[in-house]
Amino acid sequence: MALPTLSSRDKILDVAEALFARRGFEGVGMREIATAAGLGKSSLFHHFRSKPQLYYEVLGRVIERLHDRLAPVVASHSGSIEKLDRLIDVLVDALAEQPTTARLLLRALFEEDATAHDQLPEAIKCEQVLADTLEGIQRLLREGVDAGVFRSVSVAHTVQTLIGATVYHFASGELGDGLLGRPLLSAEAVSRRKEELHNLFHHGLVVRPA
Amino acid sequence: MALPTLSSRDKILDVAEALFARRGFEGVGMREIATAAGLGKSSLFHHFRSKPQLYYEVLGRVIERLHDRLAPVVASHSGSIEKLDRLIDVLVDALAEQPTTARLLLRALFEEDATAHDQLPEAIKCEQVLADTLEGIQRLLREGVDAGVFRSVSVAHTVQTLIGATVYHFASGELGDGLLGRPLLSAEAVSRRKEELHNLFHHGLVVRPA
DNA sequence: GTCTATACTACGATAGAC
DNA sequence: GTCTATCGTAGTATAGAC
Repeated sequence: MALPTLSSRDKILDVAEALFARRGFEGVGMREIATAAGLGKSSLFHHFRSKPQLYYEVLGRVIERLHDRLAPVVASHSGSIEKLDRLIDVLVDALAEQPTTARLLLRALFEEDATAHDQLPEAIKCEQVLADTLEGIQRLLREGVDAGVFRSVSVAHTVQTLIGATVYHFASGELGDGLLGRPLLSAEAVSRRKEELHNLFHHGLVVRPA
Repeated sequence: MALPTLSSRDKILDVAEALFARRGFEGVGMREIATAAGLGKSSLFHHFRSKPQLYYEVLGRVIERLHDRLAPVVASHSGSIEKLDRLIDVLVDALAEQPTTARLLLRALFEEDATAHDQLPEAIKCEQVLADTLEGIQRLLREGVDAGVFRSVSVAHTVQTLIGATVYHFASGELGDGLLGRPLLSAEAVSRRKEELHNLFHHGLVVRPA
């Protein structure tokens, strides 16, 4: 019963998200998005002024979804190790549940054509929420280092490693499937990914009292 | 004195590599490549039959460059820890010296339009060389695990982490620059990246005798 | 809010002169 | 080996009827 009668706008955002994730900003046409949403091309331009604006609204939704799941973790009052474990779990689950997220985020790093329109309010919103999310992760790591729980690593480099280990992993598609010998998004592969990352960072980041 | 009179073909491959790395397969037009190489569009089609063929020749060159640098490392007869360190150093240096490599490789995971042409001989060559390179890395890790030098990790997951930690890192562009507070490709950032990765994997992967 | 029709530009690719 | 000219298609975006 409610399938809550998705508005045209939300329907468009959904199909655009899937298409942009698969083929990128340049690879998708407004016509294709419109017909996939069951509309004419001109109706699409009624809902979104331009292609870059639509793209950044799609990207903004994705970043916000991620932000909303990670924010409680970094704001929680547990120890640094528990927080890191929880961060990994939540991040991996989020990327696994929404398979478009990882690719859309990685693509966003590259798409210079969209970056050419980064004065758009939708683009600025994206950057702000992303920056806030990254700051939270950095804070989590910085607190662990300051408390002597983590080694005195470079926080920035560790964030990069963490992104690579999660976002890249779930964006790696057929290459990842081939390496693992099973689908990246299968339940076993997802829980194994968490386990491997927990182990890597427990051994690699946490200071063991001799 | 030689500037060795770059052939038209090589000149085209160079400019196409730069453009594909920046804007992807769909984002670059044959016309743009031609004029950037100092040719007319039709002359470009004389050297390369189609856009996908040109793309895969560019990608193949990049993958082979990487393969040629990594092959001696995985074939060498040193210990697993030394090999891993050397692998990290060579990989990081290669990605830092050729800034197009990381983006081109990551993009190649996504570009489905090019993947639609994966029956091309140039595409098959790419896949073979890449597979060979990845097998070498897997062998390196497997040997370390079997020798009891490395923890009994999933080799496939560790390869994924290694790729993320290097290829993603050097493809991360402005985001990475912002996190590090300096250019990703600066000498300090590059040598710091090696150091951080050495430390992470020494602590996180190598078995310490108690 | 959705449609048809249209304007204009760029795309990949080909033909044929030089 | 490079050029001009051209084909057919598809791109973003707009105007205006319903």
